[in-house]
Amino acid sequence: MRSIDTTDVTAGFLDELVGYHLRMTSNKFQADFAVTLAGTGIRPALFAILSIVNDKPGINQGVVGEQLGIQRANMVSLINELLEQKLIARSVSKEDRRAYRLSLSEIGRDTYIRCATAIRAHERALLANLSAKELTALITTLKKLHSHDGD
Amino acid sequence: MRSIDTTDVTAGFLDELVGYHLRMTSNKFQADFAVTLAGTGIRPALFAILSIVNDKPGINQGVVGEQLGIQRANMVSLINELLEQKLIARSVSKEDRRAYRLSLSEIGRDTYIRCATAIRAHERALLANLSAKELTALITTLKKLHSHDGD
DNA sequence: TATTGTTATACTCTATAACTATA
DNA sequence: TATAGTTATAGAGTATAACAATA
Repeated sequence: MRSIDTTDVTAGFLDELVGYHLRMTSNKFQADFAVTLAGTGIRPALFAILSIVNDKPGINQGVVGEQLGIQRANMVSLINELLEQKLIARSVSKEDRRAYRLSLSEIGRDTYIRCATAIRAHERALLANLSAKELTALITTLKKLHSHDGD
Repeated sequence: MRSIDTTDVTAGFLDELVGYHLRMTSNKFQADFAVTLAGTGIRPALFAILSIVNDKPGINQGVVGEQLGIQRANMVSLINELLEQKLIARSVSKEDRRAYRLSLSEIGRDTYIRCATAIRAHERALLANLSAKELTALITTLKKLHSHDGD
């Protein structure tokens, strides 16, 4: 007999587990994004990369990955997809010749705008039940929870 | 030239996208859960199944999947894992001989309690920065967002 | 006909280790 | 020696179609 407290792990444990609700909600949003982007050649992860590069042209590939929580090794094929679709361009950094600077092509910027507009519309639909207050509270709380290191 | 409104899709689009913050936060929690459960033979998805079955012994396999957003086809191997570890038992339903009724074994219940206790501790750490109000608001909002159909 | 569980299969995202070229 | 990007590979979750047994 271990000294395990069984009394509080009662029915409904999952229902109070934030991680469970996060997974359910995140999956719903990701699935909706995927449907929204279907036919564009863009997937959620690719869109996120386009968005970061749009905001900060010339950003290094590794930095993009850091900001998105995508490991360097997994960035490679994603970047290759965007290159093959000619949505981004890359050039060797002059300060550090190991690094790649990324920027959007014209097509890339067009594609990004189109996807962003569609995503925003879909997200508004998903959030239709929330008040403005609830929405800002949600974003604030989520940012607190995932912002870098556990602080 | 399409009639696309480029003016609002400005820098920082991702930072206002709920789906992005959900994914980042959910991934952080899932990764922490996976670490918490490392060595137990249990993964987040398996734990969720154990929790549902613990709460409603005799529940049908398909119903468990529905509640967790796991498709029937994907439930099969998960249930097989739990059966191989002798954490659950299943029997043919008398009302519907196509269906399986699931319940936890003794070992299954022990394992569930141990995992739940560990997860709760880890989740508390992840949530340490939130006030009680923020926490309840978060759960309420997430439930609204993922609860069945888009209502 | 419809549904429960199953098989087979593929895609997406994530994780780790070892390599190269530069620093 | 450390870092940026790469290669190779594996794990885990999710998605669809087609099938057998039962309803």
